[in-house]
Amino acid sequence: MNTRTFSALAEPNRLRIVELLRDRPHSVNEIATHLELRQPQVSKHLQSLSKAGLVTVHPVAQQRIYALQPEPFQQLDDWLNSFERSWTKRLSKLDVYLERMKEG
Amino acid sequence: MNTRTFSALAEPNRLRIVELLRDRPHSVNEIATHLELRQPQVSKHLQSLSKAGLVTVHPVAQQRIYALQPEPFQQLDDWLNSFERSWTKRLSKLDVYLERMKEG
DNA sequence: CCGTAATATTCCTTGACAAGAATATTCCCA
DNA sequence: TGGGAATATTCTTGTCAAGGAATATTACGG
Repeated sequence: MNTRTFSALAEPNRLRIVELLRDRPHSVNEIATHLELRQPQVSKHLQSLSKAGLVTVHPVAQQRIYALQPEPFQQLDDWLNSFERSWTKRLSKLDVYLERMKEG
Repeated sequence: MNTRTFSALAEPNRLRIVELLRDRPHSVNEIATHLELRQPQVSKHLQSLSKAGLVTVHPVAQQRIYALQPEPFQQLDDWLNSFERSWTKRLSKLDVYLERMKEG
């Protein structure tokens, strides 16, 4: 797992954009209106999200429709699963580990 | 979903720490050794992770054993599921949306 | 209690990045 | 083809966070 996805989602307004796009694709102006943000900031955030591979653009006339890109979210899900697989193991390991430490 | 978890994981060295702790809990020095980081930086990153709720501390003698905290990861997983549920819907919606735009 | 191992904290400098304002670009349509 | 709508880019400024170095704190063992 790389940090690009996390960095992209670490910014509150970007996270709001992503959650808005979860429902359906939106144009830049739609996003700005719904989230009460200024258009240039929305464009800039969309560039960030685009560079991180989280969204794709679809030009329609002068508008640009932004939509979510599934892959990074799938990757994130896979990464999380790698934790949950070792989760119960890890939890029980804590006791074992602490005991071992206390004994020296 | 809040951005605290994402911010915490957006830093490369912190992500490495988390992935190290996925296997089993580690002391500060163990982390520093494994990841070839200086101890103060490891401590600082662990404070960040702790404030974000991603890790817990267990003192054993002078050592402090850090372990992952499941909840934030579970939350993240829940959040991701909210995407995947609307994923197929969203994908097919894109075409519909684009067509609608083109038609005005 | 003292020395030392283990960890935490402070101070400083530097780089990244977000918002605002202004401007540039793109592209349709009359 | 020129005007306006939609979006992107640039520049500046302020804030925040990371790393390095040094130092402080904590807590065990002798």
